[in-house]
Formats: sequence, structure tokens, C-alpha cells
Amino acid sequence: MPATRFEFLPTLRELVRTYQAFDAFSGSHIRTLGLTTPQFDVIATLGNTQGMNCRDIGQKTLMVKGTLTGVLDRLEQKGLITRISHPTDGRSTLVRLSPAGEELFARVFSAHLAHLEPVFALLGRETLETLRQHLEQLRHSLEKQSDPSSDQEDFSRERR
Amino acid sequence: MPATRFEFLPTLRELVRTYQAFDAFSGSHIRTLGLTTPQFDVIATLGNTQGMNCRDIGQKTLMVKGTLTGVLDRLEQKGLITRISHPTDGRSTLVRLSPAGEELFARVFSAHLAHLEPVFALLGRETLETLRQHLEQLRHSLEKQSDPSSDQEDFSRERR
DNA sequence: CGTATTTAGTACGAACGCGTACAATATGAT
DNA sequence: ATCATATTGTACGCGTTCGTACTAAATACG
Repeated sequence: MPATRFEFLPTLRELVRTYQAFDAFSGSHIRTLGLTTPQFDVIATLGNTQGMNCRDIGQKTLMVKGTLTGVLDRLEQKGLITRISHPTDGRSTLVRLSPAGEELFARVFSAHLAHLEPVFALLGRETLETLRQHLEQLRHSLEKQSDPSSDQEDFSRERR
Repeated sequence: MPATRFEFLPTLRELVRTYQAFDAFSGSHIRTLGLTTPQFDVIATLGNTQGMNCRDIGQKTLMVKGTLTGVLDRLEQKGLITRISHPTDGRSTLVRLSPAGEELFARVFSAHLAHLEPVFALLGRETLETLRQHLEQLRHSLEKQSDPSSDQEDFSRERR
């Protein structure tokens, strides 16, 4: 048993704290735009597309389908998206931005990126790239160790 | 306007994906132990202490007090913690592990760390330390840019 | 002393998030 | 063609998360 057994804990703790700090920073801005974070993610995903089914939206936004149903319900109620039955696959639903949704996307998407940009600009290009690589390494390690017998939805194979 | 304006997006996306991968990996193991992630966090925080009030637990676990009430309710219902009124401060509640909670903590805490250890061991000590530093840089940048007029509970000053 | 402010915890509503179960449709093997 | 199996989306329950409002107790201030 090495004496350094749990020296990963500070990194782990920092990962959680940083993610939560980002989520709070991003989410509070999105809230001022009248959306929640998952709702914004869906709008951002559907922007500049001809629509897609729930499965694809789930892969892009990292939401499980059960969660997505409720988010789409609320977006549909706000009149920002439309659900029509898929022309060729009877199981699928084609989700698309409504005109109001398109308008919101145009108004809100780049505004939010502009809100985030200065935060990351402070780190510098090389630090950002190194950080991304290390996070990716960690994620791959997590995915490798995941129990393969669990047959929940599997995002580990797709690299988008 | 630089052409590299939004080159932070891959890093941002990787942060979210990696955090979610960790959360899924850790959470699915905790679930097999009969707890949820926040419940485990509270048990782990109270382990090897003489108890603390809700404010301190919230700071350690990064939960807002409103959230904590519900988590503590369920832990109390399971008989894992006890709530007694604070001897000197009439506003406070002293939260402590019950004997059953102590037993669970002893059984579950190191088991969970042992489950996480090999994932992080793959990265190596230096990578882990660099990753931690970069995440910390990003978090500080986020906290610096946060709107100071928002008067929600402020964890930005404590460094534990 | 008495009032104002701060602090600790709870109550409540809305929205996630996940696991499980389920109905409807596709797909594949024989 | 038929039957087993897989995929798509929804329904539902439990637990969490946040924001806001509220009560009670402690502290500060005049």
C-alpha cells in the first residue's frame, strides 16, 4: 500500500468545485435570459439545424431521454419548439425550433458565449489546451473502468 | 475581434463531460451502497467528527442550506444521523452520525475511495497536480468575474 | 433597554436527473 | 411471414437543486 494512496483527492475536489463554479456562473446568466441551463442547451443544439430526434438531442446535451421529455414539454409549452412525428421512422419525433425559438436562439446564443469568453481568456490558449487534454485523459480513464455490464444508455463510444 | 474568439469551447465541453462521467461513475457505485451522492457526502463529512451544524455541513459539501434540509431529513429517517439542538446557540442544530451512521461510514468511506483510486492512478502524480492547478485557475477566474451584487451564500471566500 | 440587523434552519414550488417500466414501432433471424 | 429482440419516446416515482419567503434566535446599535 503506497503512502500516496489518496493523493488524488485534492484534484477530485477541485474538479467538483470548478464545475459547480462554472455552472453557477453560466446558469445565473442564462436565468436572466428567461431559460434554465438544460433549456438553453436544447435551444443551442437545435439552432441552425432542420431539427432532430430526441435521441440525437440527448447525445448532444448529455441528457437522458427521460429528463429530455420534461425539458421539451416545457419548451413546447413556451412555444419555442415544435414536435412532429418523424416522416420515415414511426418511433421518432422530430423536434425543431419554432420561429419564436429561432428568434430566441439568434438573440441569446452569442450573447451567452460573449459572457463566458473573458473568463476563459484569462487562462491563455496553451493552458486551455493542456487542461482539455488532461480532462479528456481523466474521462477516458473513467469510461474504461466503468462497469460494462451496466446497460444504461452508452455515450462512451460516441465522440461527436 | 480575434479569429480565436470561441476557442475555449472544446475545453468547456470537456469540463462538463468529464464531470458528468465522474459523477456517473462515482454515483453508480454509491448507489450500490444504498446511498445517493449528497447523502454519501454528508456521511463522509460527519465521519470522525463530534457533529457540526448545517452551515458547516453546507460549506463542506457545497450544498445550499435549503437543499441540505431535505437530505438530512432522509438521512434522519434512515436512522443514520441525529439532530439535537445546539447547547450554546439556540439557532443552531447539531447534526451527528448515529451509531448506525458511524458503522456505515466505517464500512463505506474507504471502500468508495478504493473504487475511485485506480481511475486517477492512471493519470500519474504530475498530471493530477497540473490538472488541479489549471482547474483552480479557471475557478478563480470564474469567481473573479461573478457579479458581486448577487448576495446568495458566498463560498468564494473560504478555502478550507 | 428596545429596536434593527444578521444568522440558522425550515417550508415550499418549479425544474432537473436518473432508474425503471411500458407502449409503439423497427429490425433481424429463421 | 413470424416471432424474438432492439430502439424510440413517454410515464412515473424518488431524490436533489435552486430561489424565495418565513420563523426564531442571537447580536449590534442607539
